[in-house]
Amino acid sequence: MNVTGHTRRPASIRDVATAAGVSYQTVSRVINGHPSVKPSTRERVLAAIDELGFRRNATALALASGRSRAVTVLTANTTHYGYASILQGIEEAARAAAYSVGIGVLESAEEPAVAAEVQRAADTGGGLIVIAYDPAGVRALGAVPAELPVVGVVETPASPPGPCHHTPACPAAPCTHSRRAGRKPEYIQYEGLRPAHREHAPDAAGPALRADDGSVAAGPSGDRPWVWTDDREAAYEATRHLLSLGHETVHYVAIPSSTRRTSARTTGWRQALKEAGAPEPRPVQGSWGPAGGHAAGRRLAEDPAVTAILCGNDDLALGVLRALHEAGRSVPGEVSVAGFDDAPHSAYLTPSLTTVRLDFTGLGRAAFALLHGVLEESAQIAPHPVSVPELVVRESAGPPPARPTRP
Amino acid sequence: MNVTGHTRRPASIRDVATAAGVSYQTVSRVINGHPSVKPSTRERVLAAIDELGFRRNATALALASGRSRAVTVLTANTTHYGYASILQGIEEAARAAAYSVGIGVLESAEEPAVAAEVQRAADTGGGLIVIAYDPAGVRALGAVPAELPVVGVVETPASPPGPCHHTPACPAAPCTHSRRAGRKPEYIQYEGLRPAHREHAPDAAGPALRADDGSVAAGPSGDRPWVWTDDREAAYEATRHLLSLGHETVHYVAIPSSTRRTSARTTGWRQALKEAGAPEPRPVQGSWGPAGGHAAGRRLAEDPAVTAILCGNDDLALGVLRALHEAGRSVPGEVSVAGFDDAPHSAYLTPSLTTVRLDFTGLGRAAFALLHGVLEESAQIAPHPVSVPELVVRESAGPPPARPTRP
DNA sequence: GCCAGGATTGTGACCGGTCACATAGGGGTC
DNA sequence: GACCCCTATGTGACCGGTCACAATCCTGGC
Repeated sequence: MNVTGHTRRPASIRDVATAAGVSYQTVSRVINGHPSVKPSTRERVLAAIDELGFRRNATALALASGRSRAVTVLTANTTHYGYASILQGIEEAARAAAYSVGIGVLESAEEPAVAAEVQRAADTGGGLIVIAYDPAGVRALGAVPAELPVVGVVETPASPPGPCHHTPACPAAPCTHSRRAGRKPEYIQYEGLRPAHREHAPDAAGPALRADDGSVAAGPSGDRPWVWTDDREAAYEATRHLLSLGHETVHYVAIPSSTRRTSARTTGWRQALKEAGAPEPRPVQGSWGPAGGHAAGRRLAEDPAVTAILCGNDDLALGVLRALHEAGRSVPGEVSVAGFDDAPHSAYLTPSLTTVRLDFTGLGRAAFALLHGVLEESAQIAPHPVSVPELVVRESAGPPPARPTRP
Repeated sequence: MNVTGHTRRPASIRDVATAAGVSYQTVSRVINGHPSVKPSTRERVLAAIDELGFRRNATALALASGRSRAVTVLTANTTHYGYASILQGIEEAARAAAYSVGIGVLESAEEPAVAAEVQRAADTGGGLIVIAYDPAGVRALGAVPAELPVVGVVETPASPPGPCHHTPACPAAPCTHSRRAGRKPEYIQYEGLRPAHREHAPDAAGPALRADDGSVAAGPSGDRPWVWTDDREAAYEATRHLLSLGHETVHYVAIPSSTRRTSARTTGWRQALKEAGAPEPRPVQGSWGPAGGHAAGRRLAEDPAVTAILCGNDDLALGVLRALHEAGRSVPGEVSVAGFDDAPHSAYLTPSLTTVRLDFTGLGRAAFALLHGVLEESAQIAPHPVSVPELVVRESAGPPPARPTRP
């Protein structure tokens, strides 16, 4: 029926209705799968839909129904491997659920700029996922108005895993719970809490959002649901690995902490040192990129006592590697280096980088799943397990030199 | 006036109207900056807006007015440096123009999947930017319905720069135009063409979208506007650089071509070889990531005659570097390697990578600017110059070994 | 043969804006 | 003072869906 040469505006349900000889409401029922439509009628309507190439207008749907089937991801960065992978995971899950995903970049960490971005994201409608790995993200997460559905991807759970104050009676009570089973613990990969006192879903909360061991947890920003990877444990493992190679201690080049408190990675590193009775050197502050690692590496290269360096991410490690090379110190012969994240290029560096692999994509999927659950009570919060952080042993770390490098 | 404890639904213009004692239309006039509103009235309305915390509902705006102030970016990948940077550039420009940006990932290059993604993007409303660096993207660009405003970010202009068939009378006639001025030519960095025969802007076309030299060009996918970086020229420069160091010829590890035709990078490389009278080895097919480079590098490492390798991107170069190292061939002592893109880590590799820097962020901004111009006739298409591709000389390329490595 | 009640279908209002047009007040100008 | 035009404001319809409710049809039970 596309007789006219003009590109007509797309067909609406009323167009379909007249074409099928029914009322617009019946068309609405058909496209929404309402049960009480006579099969013959449904047929006619579907035929008309097909013929006119009708597609339901997402904007009108959002306006009329309130549900917008959209997520906006707020992030400070889109180019770094970890961030980009999380975004990819979110998009993947969102696509599967027929949600559209928007992004908003937090270019500055200044309060007004962040607030403006949050506002913009809120205007878009739908849910919010905030990647809060850095000050801008943390601030954004804090600036989200209480009534907005939001999930945070955070670096550190509010209360570090420890003794469990599990209180099943009160799902709003912040509580973390970690259980171990020998060498390879089963981490609680993510879990969340329905925001306390949401208006529309007064008491449907709870079980659906619990991990399968029934534990719940609350985040740093006012009882919002969030997801995280167990960076503390990962750093702990990596440090232990380096120590087990025989190093006296392990130096640490830190990524900028998202909060004033110490990052989970730092905590894990510190814990491993303490358990081994190793001296704890001051962490060197890095940035996110290789330039920061390079600067840090230069300083560390000057100290001949340094034989092992753990870096907050693979980019930092790359910079450290380079600085060591420039200083003429061989890796892993004289100094061992380990990274964090297992970025795609790390395996191909020379020397290839020992690092801890984190499943960012899975983390993104988990974040979306959680948000999806908050947005639609109907949505199943299938436990989307995020894989355990995994130590990847490569060339950049080895035993320390036979005798102290001190001349 | 936030007396009730309830989180009320946000104020609408009618709420503001009654609060200010005017009609909703007057409120509409105020928020749209309509001139004929009495200053005192405007004051009252603005006060009411402020007091109620009114924010204009983007969804309703889109539905009522048709303009949605949104862009959707369709891309096959979000984690690779180039793609991510383009996305970042788009977001930056979009944010400045108060547009929201959505993303859609083309996970598969299969026709139905691609078509579905394009549909989804179309449903969102607003404009489209398709990153067509790969088969999935190219296919997506082709699948965009004619009536949808779209800009492609493409690898190769349809007709390679050459003799200019400039025909100012017919802006729809595909035509490219390149001019040179000595050693550092002023490339036409991007330019575009208003889609032919758009319904709503019959003859406002033309000048605004022209580059400042007045040239216009049409893309590979049916006279759609697009942007690109001059990869051909960049590859040409890089190859010339390697040849100027004394290499007999330069081998090439190619990124997958987005189309059946030869990529611009390949063309530039070939052209430089031809001009220098150097033999033209068969390009080695790589993939996008370091793994592909590694595989290609292994093969090239076997041939002792290979002394210079140009790679389609920095990730490939990384893999090649690694393969050469594994084969015991020193870089740049025995073999020189050059990359493409200047990814952030390339400067910190050992050896640091000679490469060609491309301004992906600028490219993204240009893409948005172009789309913005198509979407709103009012928008200025300020010539957003994308910087010229720039050869970055580092450690990985040097003169060939004194005598042929042949034993 | 009449009515309850479920299955089907239709009607009107509404979501929160915009657009096109109508309407009421002022100055001029002649 | 009639006429006109411009300024300032209001009214009703509309964008394309959904929701709440009413109306109609059909069937079975008594």
